[in-house]
Amino acid sequence: MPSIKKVAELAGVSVGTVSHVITGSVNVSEPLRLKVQAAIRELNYHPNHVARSLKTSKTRTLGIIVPDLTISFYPQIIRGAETAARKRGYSLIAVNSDDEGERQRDLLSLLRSQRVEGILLVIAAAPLPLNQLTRILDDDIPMVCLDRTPDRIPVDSVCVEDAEAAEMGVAHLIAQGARRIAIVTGPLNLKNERRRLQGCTQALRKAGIQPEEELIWSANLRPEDIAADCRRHLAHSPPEARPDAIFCTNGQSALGVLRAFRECGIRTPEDIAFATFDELTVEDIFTPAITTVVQPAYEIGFRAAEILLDRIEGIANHTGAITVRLPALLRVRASSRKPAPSLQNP
Amino acid sequence: MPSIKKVAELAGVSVGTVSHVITGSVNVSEPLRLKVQAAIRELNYHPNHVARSLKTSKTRTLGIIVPDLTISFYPQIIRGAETAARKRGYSLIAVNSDDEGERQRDLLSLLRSQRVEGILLVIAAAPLPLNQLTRILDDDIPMVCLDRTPDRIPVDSVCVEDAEAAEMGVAHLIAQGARRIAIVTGPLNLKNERRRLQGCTQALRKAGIQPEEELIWSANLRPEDIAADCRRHLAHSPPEARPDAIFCTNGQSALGVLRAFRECGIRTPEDIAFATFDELTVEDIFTPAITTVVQPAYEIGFRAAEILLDRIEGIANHTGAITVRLPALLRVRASSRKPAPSLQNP
DNA sequence: CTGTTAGCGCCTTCAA
DNA sequence: TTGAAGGCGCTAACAG
Repeated sequence: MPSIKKVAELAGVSVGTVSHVITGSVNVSEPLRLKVQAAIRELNYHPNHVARSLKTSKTRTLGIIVPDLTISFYPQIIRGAETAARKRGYSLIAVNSDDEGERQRDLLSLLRSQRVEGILLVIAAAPLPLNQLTRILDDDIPMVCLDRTPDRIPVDSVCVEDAEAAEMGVAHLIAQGARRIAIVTGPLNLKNERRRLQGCTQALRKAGIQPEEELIWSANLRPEDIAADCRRHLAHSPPEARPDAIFCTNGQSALGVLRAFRECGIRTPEDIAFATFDELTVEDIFTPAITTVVQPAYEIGFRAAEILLDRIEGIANHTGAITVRLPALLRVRASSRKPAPSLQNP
Repeated sequence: MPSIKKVAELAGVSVGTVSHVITGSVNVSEPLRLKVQAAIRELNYHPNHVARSLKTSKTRTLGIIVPDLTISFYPQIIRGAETAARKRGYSLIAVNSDDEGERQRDLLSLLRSQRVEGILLVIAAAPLPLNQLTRILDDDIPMVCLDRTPDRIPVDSVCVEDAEAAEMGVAHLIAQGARRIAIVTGPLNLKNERRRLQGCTQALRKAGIQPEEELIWSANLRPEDIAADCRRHLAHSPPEARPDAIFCTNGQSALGVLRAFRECGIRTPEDIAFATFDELTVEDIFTPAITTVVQPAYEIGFRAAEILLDRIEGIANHTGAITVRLPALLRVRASSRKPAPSLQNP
């Protein structure tokens, strides 16, 4: 790999001059500039970002930590963030925490060592010591939380309007005639899951339905476990105690529930109506077509990166935490269709 | 951000000693080591990888370029590559080319500037000048191509056994009774698409079926365009000329075809049997359940990264190009089920 | 075992 | 407008 020195030699100028034409910060006369550019092409020279970063203490790189890149919600977020970053000349390093606290700690440490200028974080579901995050903030490394936001730590965040979105989903099920609605949530140590649950119960109350403890099913985020849980709930209850609808507060839960449906021979919407947060599959090619509360994933990533960059470049001098809540969209499909009137409810 | 010097001061030792305890390359006496470690913790010191990289000219970072992170095949590859990389102490930077040649060029240049030690590349579908890649190889930057491999350039590569996998898919459709099988492929300037197409025609010939020009539908990789194409083909042909099965050589094509099916009111397998490369959706929750040739995506990423790392660390002194072809798996589902015998074929 | 120091490649004053 | 030189933080000789 040729260095700036080689370029200078070949062009017959000093390294300073080469640097000037590369950065464009200082005017260089036409003839010298052309000679330098010719030398750059001839050597196939690529400025060493490592050295530049060391000198300027700017890496122009952001980091993003997500639970799992293979869950389709996250690639969309990353795409949004990457687009925003590139638009302003920054690169993005994406890594997976697997929702493990220890791994997240290591990754934060790694990103710090790599001197990323800011961090986008979807905090791991595993309960984690607060200081993991406060240490970042204490050292004045800009950070924006996405999707999930930490309790009690004032930090910039961007996510969907959790409560409103969930309320919209459940209200829709109610409007379709559902009365006994089971709510399937992820771990309730996550604030967004709690807020979504609140939105659900809110919708119930507004409809004059008393939320029942036994119809709130909380679990982890592994579809297999959720499926098992759900099967148990469905098997153990006498048919008349069975919910007539199920709402899931996240896509992983939905996968679990649908798997349980299949294993129990339950059809939706015929036997149980269904709706969930997050698109599970592409478009409307497949059935059952699932009624979905769609989060603006790309937008979440994009906005979060913009805020982060504003912080980095000192544009956002807002002193408190910036909180952005984006609206979700309810996409009504077959899984929540009003069932044909049954004998009990003519 | 504290530097190694601050740590040395606080610990009352020289920077050399601090460096020794960090890298572990030189023995340091117990008491000094403890003092240094205490200072590191107290300052929350994170070694500056940028400076280290400059000094050692090793970034311990790999780059991977994929067409689109939001296509589920690629996150799996990235996961595999990331796992292999981390296992050996490397980080991975993932970027999207959007299948554009120019963007790919910029990204290659960016990765070079960032001094990644090796590159994993899924080449962009856009036809591209050879020298984009040869320049990398000429400068002795290790590179491994995944999924798609370039024509005529000898470079390490890892991908599925394209021809065999495609042949397996089509042979299965034939075994289910299909005779007029349409093949939907992506751009044929991609070698893997060509190989898959060969596999398809191979299967036909082995079954004594003459491949028909009009039943080979090549298109780009945008589902909308493919759907339009497919609608045209289906609409313009008289019912008896209609294929009785369709095989797609990639997931994007399959999405297009299924969308066309829906728009034309065609059911699978009842009206037309169907099978495709690449899983379109999770599990078997949805119908139609699609018969799929499943690529070992994670494994492809993992193996490619391993080969790359072997090259970087000089372990692989194989002089020619290393070529790994992994077998695919045929997952038979409802979409290819043998249709009930019709009147014509009792 | 510990300390000292050169220099990785680049940018940025500062002088000419 | 151009060139010369210091130094970013770190590692790896080398010297003690």
